[in-house]
Amino acid sequence: MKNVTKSREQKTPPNIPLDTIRRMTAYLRTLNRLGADGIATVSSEELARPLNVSPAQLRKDLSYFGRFGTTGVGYRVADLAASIKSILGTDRVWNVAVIGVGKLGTALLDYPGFLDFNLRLSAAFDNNPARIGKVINGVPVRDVAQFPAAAAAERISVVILAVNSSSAQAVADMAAACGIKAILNFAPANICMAPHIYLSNIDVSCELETLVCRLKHCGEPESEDNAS
Amino acid sequence: MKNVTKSREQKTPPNIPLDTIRRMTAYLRTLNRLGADGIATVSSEELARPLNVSPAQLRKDLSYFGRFGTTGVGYRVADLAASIKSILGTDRVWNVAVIGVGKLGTALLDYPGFLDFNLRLSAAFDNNPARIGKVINGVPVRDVAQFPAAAAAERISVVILAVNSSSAQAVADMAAACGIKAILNFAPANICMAPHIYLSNIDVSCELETLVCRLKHCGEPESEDNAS
DNA sequence: TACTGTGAAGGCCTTCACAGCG
DNA sequence: CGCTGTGAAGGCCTTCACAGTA
Repeated sequence: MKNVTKSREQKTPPNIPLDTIRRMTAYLRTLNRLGADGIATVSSEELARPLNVSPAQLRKDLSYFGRFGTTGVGYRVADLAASIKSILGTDRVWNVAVIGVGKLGTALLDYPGFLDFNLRLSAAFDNNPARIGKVINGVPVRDVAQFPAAAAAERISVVILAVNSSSAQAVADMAAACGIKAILNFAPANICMAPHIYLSNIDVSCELETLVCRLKHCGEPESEDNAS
Repeated sequence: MKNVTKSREQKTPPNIPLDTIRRMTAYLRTLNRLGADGIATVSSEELARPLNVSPAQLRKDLSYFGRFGTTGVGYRVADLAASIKSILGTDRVWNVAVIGVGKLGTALLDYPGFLDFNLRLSAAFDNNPARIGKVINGVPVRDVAQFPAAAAAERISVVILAVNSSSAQAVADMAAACGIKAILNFAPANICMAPHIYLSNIDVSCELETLVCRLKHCGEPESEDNAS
């Protein structure tokens, strides 16, 4: 599976590669689908191969967290799904705030799929008076000045930055000052944070440029190396 | 800098790491800003450090493509920016089609920033009659059945998939059958493509889950109270 | 003098291969 | 017998350190 984020900068505590965590989310989704289809057991081959992951990689990934399989049999779908949920932390609900309610922020708030992963977009903020007071998918848009109070009172754990590039750093600093330790940034800006703040960037332009670069260099003649 | 995509599966032709290309886009943005500020020359230290990249890494990245600096001086901002643009391929315009014009697709079409990178969202498609015929930011939404004809006639190089998970694979296959070789997928689905098709995934849920997992494992101690 | 370009070293992740167990 | 779990091997990227140059 290919995902959209970079990788090799930060690591989780006990030497767990960030890529391993990303793959865990993919395993969990596949397990949920298998479970819904009534399948009770899978082998590492069956679980990993459709994700373009080698069976050895899957087993190694799981081994960072413990032992979950039955020798000679494989993994019980329901049990492994529950274990991964617990590992990821999505066995309980986490509150996420969206700061910046333009087109993108609105689209995120309207998306109903996050709750499947126990991620609740529970608060929204903006500094534009024309937006403050609107209610999007049941979530009222408040003045960003109210964020500090809300962050603590409403147990907000993660902030999604959907503001424009020029204010991204300032808003991120404000969130960090409020005790927020995880930020997902959509602005095409290079945000600098203290090391203990977890920051992920989703940069659509960067992704498109990367695709274009590969198109330009590989064109189509010979392309053999790849991961399928 | 941290970016939102995975990494280690595909490579560009002459053994160039995908992460190198992602960093190139970051260097280019910084150079553009420096140029706008009237700065004519930078050292690898000055260019890389604000991006959380080591100077050696920057020089190694550039060395994959040639020699761009002046020993003892550094890099001329304008020249290096032009070189990177050429390397990325964004020294000319590329046409990008958006398939799926819900909230997300609309937000992307409305975003004015892509053109700064010579990426032109020039076409939009959907299969929902209620959406077909609308015009978003000057781009008319057409029936997705018209995509094959449009792809060739309008030189579309990249497709952005903003459809729902259940139809993502089918739409991607359709695009590939039309000769599209680069796809940026926003659906939280595991799309399988032939090896010569470049695929990037932007999966917001996966990013949030990864952040939450890091919070859970690193988060200060482990209680949910972080009012400090 | 100051900084680039680069071979070599080092580190980290992935892959391999097999021991071990149901 | 089949498949997991894992130490060891391998490969790739990053970091180091210095030769070389304006």
